[in-house]
Formats: sequence, structure tokens, C-alpha cells
Amino acid sequence: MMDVPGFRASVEIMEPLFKIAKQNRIFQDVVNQIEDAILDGRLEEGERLPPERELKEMMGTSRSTLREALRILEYKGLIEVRLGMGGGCVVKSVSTEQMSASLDLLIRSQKVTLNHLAEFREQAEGAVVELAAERRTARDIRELEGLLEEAGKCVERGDPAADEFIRTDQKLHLAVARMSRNPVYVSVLRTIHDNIGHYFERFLVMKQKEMRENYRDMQDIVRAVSHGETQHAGRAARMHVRRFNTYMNRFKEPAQLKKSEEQTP
Amino acid sequence: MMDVPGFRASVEIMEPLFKIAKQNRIFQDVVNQIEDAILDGRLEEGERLPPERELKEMMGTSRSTLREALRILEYKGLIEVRLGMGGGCVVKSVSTEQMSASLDLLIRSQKVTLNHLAEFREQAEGAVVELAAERRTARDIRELEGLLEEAGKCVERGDPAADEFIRTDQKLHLAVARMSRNPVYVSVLRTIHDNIGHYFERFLVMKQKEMRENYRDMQDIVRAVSHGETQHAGRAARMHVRRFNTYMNRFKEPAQLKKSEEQTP
DNA sequence: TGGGCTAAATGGTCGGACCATCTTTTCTGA
DNA sequence: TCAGAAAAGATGGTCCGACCATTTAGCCCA
Repeated sequence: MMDVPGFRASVEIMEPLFKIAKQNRIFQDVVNQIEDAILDGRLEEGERLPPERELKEMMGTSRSTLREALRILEYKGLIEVRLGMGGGCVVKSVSTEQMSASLDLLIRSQKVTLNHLAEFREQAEGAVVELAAERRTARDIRELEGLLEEAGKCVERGDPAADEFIRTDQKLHLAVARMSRNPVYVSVLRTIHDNIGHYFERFLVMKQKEMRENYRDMQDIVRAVSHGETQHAGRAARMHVRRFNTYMNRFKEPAQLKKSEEQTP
Repeated sequence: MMDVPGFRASVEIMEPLFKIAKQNRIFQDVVNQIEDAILDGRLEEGERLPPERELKEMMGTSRSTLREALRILEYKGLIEVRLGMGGGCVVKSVSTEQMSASLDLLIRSQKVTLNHLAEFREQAEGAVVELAAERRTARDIRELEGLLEEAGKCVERGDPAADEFIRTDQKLHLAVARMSRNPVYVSVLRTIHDNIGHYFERFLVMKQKEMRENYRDMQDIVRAVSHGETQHAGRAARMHVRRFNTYMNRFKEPAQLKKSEEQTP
């Protein structure tokens, strides 16, 4: 009834994120209980929940209600449900899958275009490479050089290795993201990669010429990161991503058409 | 049976995102059908789905199965379920709620700390302000000046208006994000704000001194954006966020304690 | 005319039954 | 003796039918 003055009022202007009511819904309570248990560490990754028929007794609900809760937990990525004997609900480690999925929804609802993603990615990769240049360890440098070598071999092998080349390129980007020591970047960039990949990779066909260009960018980035040349590394990364984006744009239209036109003669 | 060579193979290295099997699960099919209908525009925002008892007939499933599907759609933020007569499932517009929720999970699972968020935010706000400085319209400028005036009044009113000041500050940040004309930034920054707010706002108490500092930053940013001084605007925004972060850090510890310690006996 | 009461529509919960899938164990035949 | 096939059992997936709780719409009476 009474308002608590100035208490979390400032949250409300942004999103109605925290639902006040609806606690009447039992499955929501079940979700919260299990979620808390997982996040508090009372349930550890890999641990199995009791079978539904036991769990429903423990929580004093019906199986239907329990199952609605399990569906939500599954979709949240907190548990994995396996079928058959020896199956059941296994606690998963929280991952970035859900962020990818939500971003995917935004894209599919046409609130976000791939150019938006590309623009965002350009500066995010720039920033992440700058951080990596500051924080990289000797081990990191070795890893980058290994990936570079892998990419180099692909370039030599030419067009047939184009697919592997793109994979290696993305591995390098994610490796650099990890070197920023900031998991937010890793999650966000992985999400972006997932979504760009989801919509484009089928159409991307890289020729040796493009591979060579991209390879030079990679060399440049790795060198700058290794030497701790922050500014240079950032510029190089932004340039690299921009090159990829313009390249991607050449393939964009077919991807945004309907499926019927995917295989134009 | 047969493998299609090099087809979306490169996606798989990143996340096992796309589940191959489990299409045996009926509710998943129901989710897909309704989701597609919404994203294709066959179901529009605000439209009501038929009541469960009808829908189950249409889709040839049981009510339990249908309800598991509806739970997922609800959690995805695609529908909203209302109780009672005249209630039912209403199609919602896709929002960033879900990204906020997933990020929240990452934070609560301690994969992400608030310093990670702060570091990320610093550069994201910088980038977004630079874009805004390039793309702002006359109308945008008026909006910013309006918000600035609002903030100015709070500063004059002193400590009692601190809460409203913080709100206005965040409104300004979101307004600038919109001016980047890139919804990815809007979504990401809103997500970050939500989560920072969620964990901190209760503890943040701003005094007039801090308000004055922040107000000067805001003036600086608005001026630079208005005049299209890209570089300056970016620097100012980064500085502003950094100041907020260091300020925030002074309040950090209590927020990260367990609930049991919130109300020490 | 207005306010309260009733009825109906709709989601929420329950219990129990059976099906489908997978693992484990047991059985069978070489 | 051992490999492979068959049976058993555990567990999630689906279905049905009933009843409860909440909310709106409409009726009735003062």
C-alpha cells in the first residue's frame, strides 16, 4: 500500500525488470528456489537433481507445475535435461548462450540489423585488443603465434582452406578477448560472432586474395599485442574488422532475402 | 546421414548453440511455431492468442505440453500472460529484458564482477557518445539540453534531489545511446545500467559535491555532442563514467555481501 | 443511476495414467 | 567364456480430466 520513498524508484525508469507480484505462481517459486540453490553453490555443476517424481514431493507441488519450472530453468541454461534411464536434470555452468539467444531474437524481430552489429563489433574489438595489449602474458603471446601459424598454413593451402581460415580468425579474436581478462567482452563478442556467423557464414566464400589481406591484419595485430603497442593494436583491430565488414556486405543481400531465393542460379 | 561438407561447421566451434536433436519434444515445436508466427509478423504486438483450451486443440497437443511451451515463450519475453477473464496470452514486443536477465545470471554466478562491467561500460559509453556527436539532430540537441536543465535543477535543490539527479543522468546516457542510431548500443548499455542499478542503486548516496562534479561532466558531454566534437565528446564521456565508477567502488563492499549480512542483528 | 453481487471466462494447479527413450542387467547361443 | 541380443527398469514426455483462483462483464436491486 504505502510507497517506500526513493527506494529503487530509480530502477523503474529503465525497465520494469523486477516483477513485484505474480508470486502467486507456484512454478515461479520453484524456479527461484532451484536457481538460488545453483547460484549459491548448494548445487554444483554436473550434479543431478532428484527425479521429477521425487522433486515434486520435496517441493510439495504437482508434477506439471514442477515441469513448467524445469522448462524455464532449462531455457535459462541452468540445467540440462536428459532422457531415459540414468537421465534427469543436470546442473549446467552458466554460459553466454542465453545472451546469444536474446540477441538473436532482437535481430530476428528486425530491431537490429547486421550493420548495427558490425559497427558495434568494430569498436568493441578495438577496445578489447587494446586491453589485451596491456595485459597479455608470455603464454598468451605463444598462443597467438600458434594461431597465426595455423592461419598462415591455411593461406598457403589456398581456397580449399578458406573455411578453416575463417575459423582460425575467429579463434584468434576470441583468444584476444580472453586476454582482456574481462569476461564481459568475451561474452559480448562471442554473442556477436555467433549471430554474425549464424546469418552469414553460409554465404561467406573467401578467396586467397582476401585471406592474404586478412592474414596481414592478423600478423599486425598479434605483433602489436605482443609488443604491448596499445594504440597501434587497437587501430589495427578496428581496421581488420572494418575490412571484414565491407567484405561481408558484399554478401549481405542474399542472406536477408527469403529462403526461396537462397539458391539463385 | 551424409555430412554436408563445410556447411555451418564453422559455427560449431564457438558454441554448441544449435541443438540438432530434441525435436522429438513437442513443446519445442509449439514454441517454434508461435515464435515464428510472432517474428514473421503473422501475430502482431498486442494481439491475443486464443485461450489455452482452444490453442491446444488447434495444435493437437495436450494442455500441459502447450503450457510448457507458453512458459518458455513467456520467459523469452515474447508473450505476456494475464490472469482471469479477459486475460490470456498477449504478444509483447521484443525487448532487452532477456539480455538483462542473462547478464544478471552471469553476474550472480560470479563469472562477472561489477568492475568488469564498469570497465566495459567506460569504453562503450565513450564509443556511443562519439557516434552521437556525429549523428545528432537539432531535435536531439534540444532533448539533451532539456535533460541538462533538469539535472541542473536537481543540483540546486541539493541532497534531497540526489535520487532524481541519478535518474536524470541515466536518462541522459540512454538518450545519447539512442542518438548513436544503433540499437545494439542501446540494448547493451541498458543491460549494463540495469545490472549496475540492480546491485548498487540502493547503496549509492550522492552528495551535492559529487552532483556538481557529475553535472560539469554532463555539461561538457552535451556541449561536445551538440557541436559535433567527436573526440572531445568521447573523452569526456569516458572520464564521466570513470568518475562514476570510482565513486561506485566506495560503495561496493556492502553490496557484495550475502543477504544474511544486510540486516546485521 | 450507482454500487455491489453474481456469473462466466481464463489461467493455475493437481493427480494419475500411459508412452518413449535410454541404461543396466540378464539371458542366450556360439 | 564371452559377445551380442533381449528384457527390465528408471526417467523424462505426453495426455486427460478435474478443480481452484482471479479477473472482468454484466446483472440486479436499492
